[in-house]
Amino acid sequence: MLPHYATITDVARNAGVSVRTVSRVLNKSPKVSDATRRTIECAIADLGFQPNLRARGLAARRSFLLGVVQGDQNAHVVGVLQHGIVEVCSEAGYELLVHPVSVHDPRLADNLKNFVRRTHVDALVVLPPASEIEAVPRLLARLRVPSVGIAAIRVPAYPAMLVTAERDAASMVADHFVSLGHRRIAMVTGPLKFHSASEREQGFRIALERAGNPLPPCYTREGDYSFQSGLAAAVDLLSLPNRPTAIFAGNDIMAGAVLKVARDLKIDVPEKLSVAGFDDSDIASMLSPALTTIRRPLIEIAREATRRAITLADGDEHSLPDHHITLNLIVRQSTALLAA
Amino acid sequence: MLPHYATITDVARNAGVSVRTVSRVLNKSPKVSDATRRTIECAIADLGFQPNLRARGLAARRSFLLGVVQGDQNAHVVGVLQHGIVEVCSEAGYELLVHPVSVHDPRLADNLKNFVRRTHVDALVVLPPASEIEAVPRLLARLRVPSVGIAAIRVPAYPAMLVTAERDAASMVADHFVSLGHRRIAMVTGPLKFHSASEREQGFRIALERAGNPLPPCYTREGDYSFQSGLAAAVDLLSLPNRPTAIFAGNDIMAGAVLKVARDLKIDVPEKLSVAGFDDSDIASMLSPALTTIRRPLIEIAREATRRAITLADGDEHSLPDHHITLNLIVRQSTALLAA
DNA sequence: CTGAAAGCGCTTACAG
DNA sequence: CTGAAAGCGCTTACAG
Repeated sequence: MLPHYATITDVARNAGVSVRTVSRVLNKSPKVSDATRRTIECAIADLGFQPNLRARGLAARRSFLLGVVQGDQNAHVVGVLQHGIVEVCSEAGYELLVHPVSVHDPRLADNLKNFVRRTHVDALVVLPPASEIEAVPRLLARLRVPSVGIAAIRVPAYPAMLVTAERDAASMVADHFVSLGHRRIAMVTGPLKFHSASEREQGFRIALERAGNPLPPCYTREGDYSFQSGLAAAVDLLSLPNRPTAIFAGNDIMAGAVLKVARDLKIDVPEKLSVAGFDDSDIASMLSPALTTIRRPLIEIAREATRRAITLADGDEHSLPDHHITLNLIVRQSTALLAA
Repeated sequence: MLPHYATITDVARNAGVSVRTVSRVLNKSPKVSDATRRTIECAIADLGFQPNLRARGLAARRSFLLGVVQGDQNAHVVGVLQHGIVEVCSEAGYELLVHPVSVHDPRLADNLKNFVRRTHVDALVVLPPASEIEAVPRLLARLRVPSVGIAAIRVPAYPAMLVTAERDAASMVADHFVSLGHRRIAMVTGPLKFHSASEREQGFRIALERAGNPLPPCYTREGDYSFQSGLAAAVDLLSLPNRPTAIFAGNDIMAGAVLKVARDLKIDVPEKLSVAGFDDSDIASMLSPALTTIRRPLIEIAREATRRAITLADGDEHSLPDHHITLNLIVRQSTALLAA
């Protein structure tokens, strides 16, 4: 079906050397004379030869394939992360295989196991929230495939991790609200079974306590990161007799929902209500007013995770120290001093 | 490095048959007795055997790999499309390789050629706007790799295409505005070198002409689909002495920018200004007011394109008739009758 | 520094 | 219906 591409044999014949020597050049072995190397490189260029990854992988027991395991995340976050991953992959001669899974799928482990066995990926990058499921890195360790997890906490069994300091970030939002004079402060959390959500909730709650202004249960609502859930929580909070003057939402999407409800209820933001989100996704600056939020440097996170995955795949190291990522508060127009 | 997975030889030994017969079962050949088949299936399950895609591909001259070529698109659109593609892939036993390219890269063709040669993908799905570059399907045809393009127009050389009726869709927006009593109607287009943008522009312009209300040049601005460009265009249009009462933006993101500028300028939407977008991406319903827009059924588009790609990869057909997709207008809160 | 040969884990005419 | 053997396009100890 495919046309006849040039093979390593063609190159060897064309250059008048053995296949072995061509292979040495392909694999950058130093034990080739410069003259021979040049002849071979010419032959490669002449024939437009590209080594067949499958054959290479079969012989070398490597696939040159990197996998990304992504759960049910917002498409924007996944899109941006993937971009960073592919970038680093192609620099290193790897291709990227995507494997979406559902965090709620009871057969997740089997599914992942079969994926690894079929494809023989050399390493995996596991995105949140799938990264948080402890069975995932354990399974991967058993299959002896190196994996790098990205999450808000250290998850046992990953040989390498990128840990985002989401708890600290949430505490910055709390401090920001307090410094603006707010006392009636509320939060719409993500689904608390996920660490991403509970870390943000705890960071926020603890910082408020520390500031002598604890977060009361009646000012807390649990959402599921969706716009719908944000809408419901916002309606709830904003119809309270003593409604909050500041609301922190667990992600930008739910913060957008708070903004929308406030507008419908004719509560001016930021004059009567301050709102902050989390992620600094593309919508944050598109909303009106533009959203104060926590920036997660997704591209950098993706690149760094991929570099680590490739280091592990190359077999130089079996594990790497955790990489901690500090997040920053981006103040825009949705938060302001509490009007007297 | 990887652990010793069970191979076809292990299965054959375990089942007491030859490798050839196991291969027949894997490839669903009918020429195996039921008893033998059952024995082999047991052995496969016992050993947790998964055929090695690389070895399979090398021998069968197929890779079981599908590629998706994606240009610089908004991450959300890509994320959703990918989701649909992977879904169909895994049902059919294919894995998905992502290959992002830049539409402006002069070495795009080389880049794509090397990708195809390295990976030996069995077929490609090409997303807009990369799909519109005529050199892409021509190259792919020369490499004899089946490809399915998704675009707003028929592009020569694709053996199969999904064509979205964006021109018709844009004319629906024009008719909608006119039926609401608007006369001063403006448009912020995408980058007109892309057919996606020019089709939308033409559909809109022609429908307005037909309605006896032509679109004047002073009411037209060219953006590049980015929020920034939408902001600039909106500021321009809304500071016109005789400012428009309705604006159609070439995508939801730029429509969001129009909404934002209107708010800053204290022009009430939809009372004083109607705004419509294109895509029905996730932000459309998050904006305030919720955006009237054209829905592109991305998931269905992705699934259908993938089904076609797999049909072509399986070699049953060399080309398939074009599949035309009708888009629908979704009326939300950002458009209304022109106030007297 | 270079080469002939075996082998990676499958599929596929060819026999039987 | 089933099997022994060659081959897909590479890499890798092993010699030289």
